[in-house]
Amino acid sequence: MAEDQDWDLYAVVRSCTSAAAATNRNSSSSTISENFESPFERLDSLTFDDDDGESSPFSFPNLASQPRNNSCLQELQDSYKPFLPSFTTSTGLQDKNSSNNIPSFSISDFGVILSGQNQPQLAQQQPLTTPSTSVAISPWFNNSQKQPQHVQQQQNQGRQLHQQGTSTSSLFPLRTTLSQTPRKKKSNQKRLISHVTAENLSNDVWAWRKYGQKPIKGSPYPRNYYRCSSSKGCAARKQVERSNTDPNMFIVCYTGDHTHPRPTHRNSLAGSTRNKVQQPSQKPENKESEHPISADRGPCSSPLSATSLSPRTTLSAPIYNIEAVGNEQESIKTHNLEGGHGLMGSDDHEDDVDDCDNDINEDYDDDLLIPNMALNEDLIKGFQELVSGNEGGGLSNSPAFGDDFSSSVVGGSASTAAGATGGRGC
DNA sequence: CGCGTTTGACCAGCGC
DNA sequence: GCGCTGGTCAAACGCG
Repeated sequence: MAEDQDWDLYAVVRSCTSAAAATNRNSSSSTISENFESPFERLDSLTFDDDDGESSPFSFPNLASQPRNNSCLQELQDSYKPFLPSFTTSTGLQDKNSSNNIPSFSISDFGVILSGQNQPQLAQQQPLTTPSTSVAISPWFNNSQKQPQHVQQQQNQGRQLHQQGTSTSSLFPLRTTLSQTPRKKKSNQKRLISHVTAENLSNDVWAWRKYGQKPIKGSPYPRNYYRCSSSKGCAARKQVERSNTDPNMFIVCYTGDHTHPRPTHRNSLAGSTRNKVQQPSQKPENKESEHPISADRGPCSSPLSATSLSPRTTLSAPIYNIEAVGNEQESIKTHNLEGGHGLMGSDDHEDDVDDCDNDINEDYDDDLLIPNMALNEDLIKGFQELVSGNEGGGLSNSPAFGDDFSSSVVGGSASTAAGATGGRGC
C-alpha cells in the first residue's frame, strides 16, 4: 500500500510538473495529445465536484496553475493523500469518514477521462483560451475531508448538472426496486458529469441514441437526451448540454448503468445522420436552427449530436486496454457497489442533487456494467506503460485522444475505447 | 429494411 | 393542490 501511495504520489507529482509545462505550452486549443505529454498529465484535469459545488473532496487542485516549486510536492501530498489508497485498493468506500478510505473513483466512460484535458477551473477562468476539454467529474463521493481545491464554481448552467454533485449521502443510494419505471426520483439519481469540448464529445465510446431534446430554463441551449443504443434494456443515459459560459464546452451527464459489455466494434452506421453535413434543405423550421448550438453542429445533424458524433463508435485504440477496463469494472462492482453502484463514490448525505443527481443505481440493481474506471494501481500502471511504450506515438496517435479519433469516429470507423452497444432505447 | 434523428405530447417530480 | 420544469415516449421522417 505504501508503495502504491508513493507511486501514485509520484505520478501526481509528475502530473503536476508536466501539467504545468503542458499548460504553458499550450494555451490554445489543441488535441488532447497535444496538451498532455503523458496520460498522467490528464489526471490533474479531473475534478470532482462536491455537492455544494464548492469544494469537493476529490477535486484535484489545479496543478497546472500551481507554482512549480517544492511546496508543490507537499501540497500535493497533502491534497492527495486522502485518496491515494483508493487508487490501489478499492475498498475504501465503506468508511467514508476514514481518510484512508476514499473510494476509488470511477469514471463511467473513457471518454470522460480521455477527453479531460485541462482543469475545469481553467476552463472556467479562461474559457476561451483553453479549448481543451476540461473534465469535471462529480462523483458522488462524500468525503469528510475537504481537499484544498481551487475548484471554482462550475459554469452556471452547469449548476444544474453539477449541483448534484456531491455529497450524496449514501454511497449507495438507496435504491428501491428497479422497476423499469422510467422516471425515478430525480433527487436520488446519480450522475456522472463531465465537461468536454465539442471535439471531445465524439470521444465517447459508447453508442448513444438521441431520444429527446428539451430547452432548459435559464440556458440558451437545449439539452439533448441520449440513451445507450447498444442494448435494448440498457438504462444508461446521457445528457448533453452546452455550457452557458463557454459555448465551446459541453456538459455531459451520464446516468444509469450499462447492462451489457461494451462492444468491441462498431456496427453499421445505418440511419445515422450525424455525420452528415447540415444541409440547408433541412427543415427550415428546425428549432435547432434557432439555437446557437446549431452553429457548432458542424457535421452533426443533431444539435447536440455534437456531443456524440457517432452513434456507434468503435473502440479502436483504447487508451486503456479493454481488459483492464473490464477488470476495473469488476473491481468497481465488487468494491464500490456493494450497494449497487459503481459510479458512485461514497457519500453519506443524500443531498438533493439537482438535476444531475445520481440515480444510476436505482434502476439497475447491481449490474454495474458501465465502463467505470477506478484509478487504481493497474490503471496507473497502464498509463505508465502507455507512456513509456508509446511515447510520441501511442497516446498521441491514439484515435481516442485526438482529433483523429473524433474524425474516425465520425467517419464511423473507429473502435473505441469504450465501445458501443446497440439497441434501441425506445 | 434497419437504425438514428426530430419533435410534439405526455407524465412525474418538485417547489410554492 | 397547482403550475412549472425536466425527462421520456413514440410517430414521422431521413439516411445508408
